Amino acid sequence: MPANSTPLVNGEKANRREQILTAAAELFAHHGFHGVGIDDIGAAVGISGPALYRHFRSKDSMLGEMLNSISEFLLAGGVARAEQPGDPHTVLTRLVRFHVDFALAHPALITVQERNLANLTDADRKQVRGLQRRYVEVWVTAISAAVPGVGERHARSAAHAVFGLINSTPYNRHLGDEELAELLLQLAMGALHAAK
Amino acid sequence: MPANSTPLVNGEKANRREQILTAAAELFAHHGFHGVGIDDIGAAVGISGPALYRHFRSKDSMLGEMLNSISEFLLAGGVARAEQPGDPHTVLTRLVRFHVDFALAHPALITVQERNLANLTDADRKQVRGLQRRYVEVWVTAISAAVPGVGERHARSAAHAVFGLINSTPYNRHLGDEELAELLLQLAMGALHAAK
DNA sequence: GGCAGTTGTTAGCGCTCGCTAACGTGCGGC
DNA sequence: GCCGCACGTTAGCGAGCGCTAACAACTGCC
Repeated sequence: MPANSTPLVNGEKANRREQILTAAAELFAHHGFHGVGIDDIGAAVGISGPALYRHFRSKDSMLGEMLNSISEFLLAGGVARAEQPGDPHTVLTRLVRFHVDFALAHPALITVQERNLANLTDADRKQVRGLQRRYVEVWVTAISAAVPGVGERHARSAAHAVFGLINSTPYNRHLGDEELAELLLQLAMGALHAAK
Repeated sequence: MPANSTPLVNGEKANRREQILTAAAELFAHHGFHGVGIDDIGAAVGISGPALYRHFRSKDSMLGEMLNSISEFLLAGGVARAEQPGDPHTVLTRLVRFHVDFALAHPALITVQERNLANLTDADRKQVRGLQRRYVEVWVTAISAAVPGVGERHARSAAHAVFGLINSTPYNRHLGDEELAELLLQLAMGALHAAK
């Protein structure tokens, strides 16, 4: 049976590229990049295998685009929140809340970004790492300003640690979203203010 | 050239099984389970490919044994420290320090345990999950006793979050081990006491 | 009504993977 | 001194992978 009987499964206009990336993110998060086949991704969006190459150059480029857009989103959101006015504690709280919200809304993306950096092309990895580094710098600045007596090196380590704390979201699905968001905010701020 | 010219590369008696698991852990941590080939693991210990099957039934069984022994070690260590006398705060501090020490000493193992649960055999995964669940329970009990006013559900979420915090170790290598251990301890305790 | 472009299909390529088979070598026990 | 065993080797299998080729159907434009 050739072609597609239902031109669009759901009424949404839903760009196919984004639909594919969303499905691929879920699969990559569960099984790892190399544990997912082209056919798996295709099946997840109702088309079969090689049709994906109408939308992406390669499997590598899917992961590359995915991680790049995540990193860009986080950096842009972080910068925007750091630039808004407010005392240092308020700014830091805003950053935490932003990251928590993202992690709760997109656990699969968080998982992929955490686990599959090594599977990127050299060029993609370099770019993603650059974006991530700048995002970390936003945090380091905010922490240094908000927590008295913390050095830059400690602030950087604390930032990474708090990312780990917040990104634990995927294993944390037994609390309601709002309840969990509030708890993570409390935990993160408690941790940060305990940094020496 | 057949056979092995140097019967044992290093003077250690070093059980080959453990040597292989250590090398495999490093590789799995970097590239993911499916991103590592049998030949890669063999090369990392100076033998080549299929020789591994003299020591392990399959590639799956390597991962299975690895994660099982990690989980058993953590559970045993956690239980032991929970049973030692001391007020609740002291017990919790001891648990944190134990986990921090392990994460600092074995970052590759921590990474593999976090990322590659899904790549286990069904039987292995069931067993590892059981051990992990019991380890979490040790933490839930300790947190509930040490932090006034925290419910069991929140304690469980806090435990997962603190694991994420501590397990961020692999990205945190720009601070000295002792300095980092102290910082992580402070952060973890700060977070836990902020749990509502 | 025909024509291009878009998006899907199936067949199959070249390669790599996990694993087995068959064989070689050194050592410890009788 | 020989035999069995532990532990390595290389060759090669069957399966699955990413990806390309060739073709088909639906759409919108003139």
